[in-house]
Amino acid sequence: MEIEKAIDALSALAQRSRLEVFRLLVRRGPQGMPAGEIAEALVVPANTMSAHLAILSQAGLVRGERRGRSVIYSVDFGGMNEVMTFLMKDCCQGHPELCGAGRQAADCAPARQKRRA
Amino acid sequence: MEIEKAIDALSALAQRSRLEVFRLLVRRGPQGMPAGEIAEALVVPANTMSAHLAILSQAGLVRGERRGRSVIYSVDFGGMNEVMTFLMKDCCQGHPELCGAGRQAADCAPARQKRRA
DNA sequence: TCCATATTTCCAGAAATATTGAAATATGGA
DNA sequence: TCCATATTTCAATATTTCTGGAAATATGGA
Repeated sequence: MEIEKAIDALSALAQRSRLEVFRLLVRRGPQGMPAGEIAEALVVPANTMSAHLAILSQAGLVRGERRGRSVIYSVDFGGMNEVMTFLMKDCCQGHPELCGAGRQAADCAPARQKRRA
Repeated sequence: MEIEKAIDALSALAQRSRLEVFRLLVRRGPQGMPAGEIAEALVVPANTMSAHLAILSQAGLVRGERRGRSVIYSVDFGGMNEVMTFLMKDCCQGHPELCGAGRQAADCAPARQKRRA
């Protein structure tokens, strides 16, 4: 992954409405959610939400698929994964044990969180 | 972690110089690097870099410790971890197997990356 | 104390981003 | 075709962020 792509993804997430959308879709999982419902759920005008969804989509973090009159958005877990990998790549000069890496982060856990830092 | 804190962290990383600093410090590991060397390495004026380091620091992603005349900056891996956890929390309505989660992302691997998405 | 080095703070102009009303486009059904 | 619904695009304004010169602060040594 090139740095420009990573910046796009991080910028996309660095805004309240978009971060909320992303997390909402993470919780939703593969089934996704239509644009209109998303806008309604987060109390944001449809056109504003459309702009936000376009940014997340362009960044490779979500995908939209038209189904009838609606467009169903869902998280692109692969894209998200690439970003996380990019951030932590080659840590500690090749000695990841120095920062306690291994299988930290991205637990994607049901409700309760493990190992609160 | 509250959403405001996550936005701070993501905003901090969503800028070229800061993302480069962060990755540089990730590679460095716990030994860190003085502010001046960082500025020099990335070819950015010292005062501009200072502003960037302050933002990363405020976001809980790096820490600065004064040593003599220098201030040594290093990554706060705990802070980074909190952000990643926040992003993927409660995915797929409690069925993380639906998105292939488990121990993905944040590999922090030496040079080669696993499972290129 | 005085000086050199290292870093940060202050400030202001330039650039990028967010927001939304209005208009345009896409789809399905009568 | 005409209409209602769903979403996106356009355009303009408001807000935030980035950047670096100049000045201030901090530290160590003579």
